[in-house]
Formats: sequence, C-alpha cells, structure tokens
Amino acid sequence: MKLATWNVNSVKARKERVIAWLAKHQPDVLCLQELKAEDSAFPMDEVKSAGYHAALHGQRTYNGVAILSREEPSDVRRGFADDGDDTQARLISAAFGSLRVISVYVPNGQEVGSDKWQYKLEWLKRLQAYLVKHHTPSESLVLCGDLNIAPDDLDVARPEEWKDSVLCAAPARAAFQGLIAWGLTDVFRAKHPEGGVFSWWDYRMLGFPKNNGLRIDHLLVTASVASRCTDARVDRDERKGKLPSDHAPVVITLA
DNA sequence: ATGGTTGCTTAGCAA
Repeated sequence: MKLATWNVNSVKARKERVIAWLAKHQPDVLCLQELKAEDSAFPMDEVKSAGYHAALHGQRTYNGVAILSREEPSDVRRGFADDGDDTQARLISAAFGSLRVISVYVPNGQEVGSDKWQYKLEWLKRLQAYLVKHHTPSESLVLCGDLNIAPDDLDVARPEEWKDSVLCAAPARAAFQGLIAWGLTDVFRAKHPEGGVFSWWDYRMLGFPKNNGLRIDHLLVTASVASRCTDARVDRDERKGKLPSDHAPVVITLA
C-alpha cells in the first residue's frame, strides 16, 4: 500500500502534473494541500477518470485540502469542528476500512512574533487537542501534510540560514514533538536517519538549483502503521521541469 | 552579474 502527501500550490495550476503523477505512481492514497480552489473548481472529472475518489475541503485563493484514494472513503470530516476559528480550510480526515487518514495544511506563520505566527502555534495546539479528542494511538492512523515545520537541523540544508525562521523556531519544533509524544512516528526519519532529504525548496533565490531545501512535509503514523512501513521517499523529480509546485511529494509504502 | 519566483487576482498578499 502506497500513501503520499503533496502540497501542490494550486490544484488548477498543477492539474496535469497531479493526473500524471497518479497514473505514474498509482498511490492508494494521495493527500493534497494548498488547493487554492473551491470544491466546484476541483478537476473532479479528470481525477475520477484516473480512477480515484476525492474527498474535498476546498477554499478560494488560499488553503484547501483533499484526500484522493482508490478506495471510496468513509466518515469524511472537515475542519476541527471545535469552538475556534474554522474559516480556513486546512484539515480533512477520512477512513479507509480501519485506516484513518488526516490531511493537514499547517499555517506557515510568516514571521516569528507576527499575528500569523501566533495563529500557527494556536492551530498546532488545536491539532494536538483534535487528536486527543477524536483518536487514540492504538488506532491505525496517518497524519500527513505540509506541517510547515522542519523537525531537526538534519532536515535543513542550511540550518544557520533558517534557524530563526517559522519553519525551524523552537516553539514549532516543540509542537511537532508534541504530536510524536501523543503516539506518532516520523517513519521518514526512521528510514533516513542521516537526514539531508528535503520536500520543499523556495521558488525564490534559486532554492532548488542550490538545493537550499527543508523537510516540512510529513507522514506521521501510529505504531501499527509504523511497523508495516517498508519504504519512505521524496519524489524529487516532481520538483523539476516546467512550473512545478515548490513542494515535492513524500511517499511511504506499507506492507 | 551580488539578482535570480509563483499563484491568485488584478496591485498586493502569501508562501
């Protein structure tokens, strides 16, 4: 079984790439982030023709998340449905038999100390509370998406350059460790303990040609899923060529 | 040569 997560930075701009990627890699589940499109603008016909279902939580201009799957999803849930601000479409959850998959787009935070940074930290707290309220580490669960956190300096090509950024600042890394402490395993790290593998490169300043990358897209899994994981990789090729997303897909294989 | 982006929405923001 193959599960993947990919921040596509506009599903309309990336439509051909997404369809081609599905055809080439045949994942069982593909979680998408940053659709930047309402549900009505999602390329549903093309995705269906490729043989996939799509559970959507879209939004105009910003945000928007989805879960594409070969199997029809059940129990689709959108947003936190808590008493906080739920106007930003950043979380969707679906079940496939006994496997629960959650696709998230964590706020970037823009600048440490800004209002958006506060929102990011609060959002991460709500994510932790959401897991505690709705799920248990004894389930088979995959929490994946653009977490906008590089958990360790091993996940940063140039740690000195990024150390004070919203992707690396201590409170963000502490929030990531909170998810781990709840009962999730960073299976990608387990397969690549040496680090130096990245999932995002800034469009600006020749980020990709210089490999000035960070690993901020993750698949965090509970123990029963971790024990089945045989492979974890970044599809770096997808960041190449004409008009790529600034993120590459991250893929795990389960026995 | 010291900059060098993209997407959405239409000049300014977000990443």
